[in-house]
Amino acid sequence: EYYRWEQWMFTRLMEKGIAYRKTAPVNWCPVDATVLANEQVIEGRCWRCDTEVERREIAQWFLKITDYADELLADLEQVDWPEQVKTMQRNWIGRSEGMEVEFEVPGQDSLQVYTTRPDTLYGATFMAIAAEHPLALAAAQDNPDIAAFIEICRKTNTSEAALEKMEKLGMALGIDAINPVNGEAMPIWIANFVLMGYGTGAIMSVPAHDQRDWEFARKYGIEIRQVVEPADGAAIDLEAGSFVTKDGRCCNSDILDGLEFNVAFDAIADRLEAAGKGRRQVNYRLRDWGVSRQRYWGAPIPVIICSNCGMLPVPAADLPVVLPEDVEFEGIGSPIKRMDSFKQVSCPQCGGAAERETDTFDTFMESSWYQERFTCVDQGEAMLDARADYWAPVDLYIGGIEHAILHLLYARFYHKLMRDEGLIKSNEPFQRLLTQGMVLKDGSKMSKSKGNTIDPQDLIDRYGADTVRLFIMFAAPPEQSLDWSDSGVEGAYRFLKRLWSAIQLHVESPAEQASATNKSLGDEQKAMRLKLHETIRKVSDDYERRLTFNTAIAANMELLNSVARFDDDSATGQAIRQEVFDAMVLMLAPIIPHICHRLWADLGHDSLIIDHPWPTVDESALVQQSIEMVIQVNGKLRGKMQIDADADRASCEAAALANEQAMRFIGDSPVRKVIVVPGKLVNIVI
RNA sequence: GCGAAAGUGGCGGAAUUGGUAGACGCGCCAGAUUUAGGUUCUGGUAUCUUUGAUGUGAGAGUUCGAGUCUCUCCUUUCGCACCA
Repeated sequence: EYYRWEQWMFTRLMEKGIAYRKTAPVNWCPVDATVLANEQVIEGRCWRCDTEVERREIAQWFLKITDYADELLADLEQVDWPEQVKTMQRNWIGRSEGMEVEFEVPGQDSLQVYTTRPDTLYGATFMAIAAEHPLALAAAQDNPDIAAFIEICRKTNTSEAALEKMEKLGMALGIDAINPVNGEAMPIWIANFVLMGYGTGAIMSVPAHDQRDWEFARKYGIEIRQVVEPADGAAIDLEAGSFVTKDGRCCNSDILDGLEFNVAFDAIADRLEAAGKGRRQVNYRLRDWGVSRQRYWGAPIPVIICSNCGMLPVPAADLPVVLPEDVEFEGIGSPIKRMDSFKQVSCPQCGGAAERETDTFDTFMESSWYQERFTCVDQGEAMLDARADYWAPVDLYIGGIEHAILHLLYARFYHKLMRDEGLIKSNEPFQRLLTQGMVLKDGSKMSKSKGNTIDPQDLIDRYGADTVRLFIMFAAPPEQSLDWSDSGVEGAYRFLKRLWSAIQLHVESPAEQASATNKSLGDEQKAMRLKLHETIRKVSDDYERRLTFNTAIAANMELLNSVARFDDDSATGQAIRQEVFDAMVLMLAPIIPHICHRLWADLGHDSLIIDHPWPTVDESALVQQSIEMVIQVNGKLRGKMQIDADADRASCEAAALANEQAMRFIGDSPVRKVIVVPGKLVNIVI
């Protein structure tokens, strides 16, 4: 049922033109005859058979996430997410304002190129195109050297990291493109770092002002021509490294000379647009989402390919397209790709013989909308119903930081697709986000695929689930990565035992009725209540705002240490102790629920702890008559003083200057300045 | 290579808004209890040449004052579009 609606949604997206098919590069192992994930390519070779992997262009389905790029960028303002995650998404989307420029190629189709730096057009000295570019393929037909070089270019993993790290290789095509600004002929090179699938498959190269172009030009002896100079007119050394900046002024650029970036951009853009040689264009680094997988395990893509009618969505009445389970695995490729009972169908339009799409969906499709569907899993008539709108958006989404870009961006995109289909009203799926750090084992990510996971069951068997929960929550704040170690679990166990026996000791002594308000309390009693209510305030903030459970636990440990030292047998003392234990058990219950459930009953409550409200801060307990202030001399801690909580700046300053410790360090030196930070410190500058 | 983070005692970590560095816990040391070990309890525990000085990956800078802000660099982790 889940993937039935996913398939249904895809057919809707096909009809809207958001789902479309085009070719894209994949890693191909020629021996296993299978597509490999980037992860499965180890140093350019297949992980299973060690064969050198090739790049192949195959037809695949895409979702036009680029149509939503601007909205995905803008709506980051609406969500309460960590700034680092928003930044990563912004950079990933990578909005840039530039130009599409047309370079004529005599006797051929012209080359289309996107550039963010049209102001450097006079410095362009060559063009670089992908190995799969039509110009390259045409040239290869009667030039075996070029054909051989194209083969070399195909020996590259499709991952961006691999493309950036590999040795940059190129070969001149032997034909030129014409620079539209000055009519100069520039050589066209095939380069292994340009991919056909991304952008137009061709770039213009300005080696004086781009690091990668510079390295390529140096390697192949191509001219490096400076067209931007530093604003202060300083000389730059083109032999030592490129000068990459927008903070300069154009030079050697005809009409642009002396202009700053923004002005030069507009000047050249107006001129190219007027000449019909280019147009301003906003581009995104973001590429459309490839959702096809040539694998068996997945939801079948609901498409029928008919030689007469083309690509047709499977009609809603025929959904779901069920993944066959009576398959035979032969170790090579997906079994449904050679399964006629699955593949052979009749065309829903013309009735003639047709074939099913045998690719399945990327599993990111499933993880993109479960948070809505799980509110209405029994709904058989629609993808979502009103319950989804009741619950969505998710108040607090918790997931690993490794999902900061892909999963979270796809889920945001899919939510907007469902919104535009009228299935949900909200704009964003996740209002607040907590990204957990990685749990590492011996320095690298603990994961199922790496097989280095630790099962907590042994610890649970030995210490109980409460101890293990407490220990894990205490180990580090959730956003931080943590190298797993179980040293220290004893400390959590000891804390539970201390908490248990402290409360048993308390309930065994006779409790008399007494009120624990701050009126007529002794100093020790006031201090105990101050500590309690400070702790409630801090722990509430840790849970709700900071999400730092380790410090919430530490504060409760401090509170237990304080109440253990609180040696007061009076009825009032006993009442205060009851107040402390009640609050402590409530505050710890989310972390150690089992023991707290029991301790709550032991503390004499008839109701269940889960029905009891969170403890509240008694503001009157927080009022202090005198506070401690730090005294610094020249920024160094030299003493401390007790002073009235409402003392003004002048009296703080006077008290600090009169302080014995401070005077020792001041000596005869003249006091130049005194800085008073109310409630905190006094700094005497000498 | 690019993007995002992190780096603090022997260890995990705390310091929330530029204001007492090392909370809390582990480990370790000493003592009490115990026939002994374990448990439990108490005290101590950054370093040093200790009237004090130094100290938050390295180096510079801003400031009365920097773990916190700025710049350069180093190391580690996550992500880089087919692991999910």
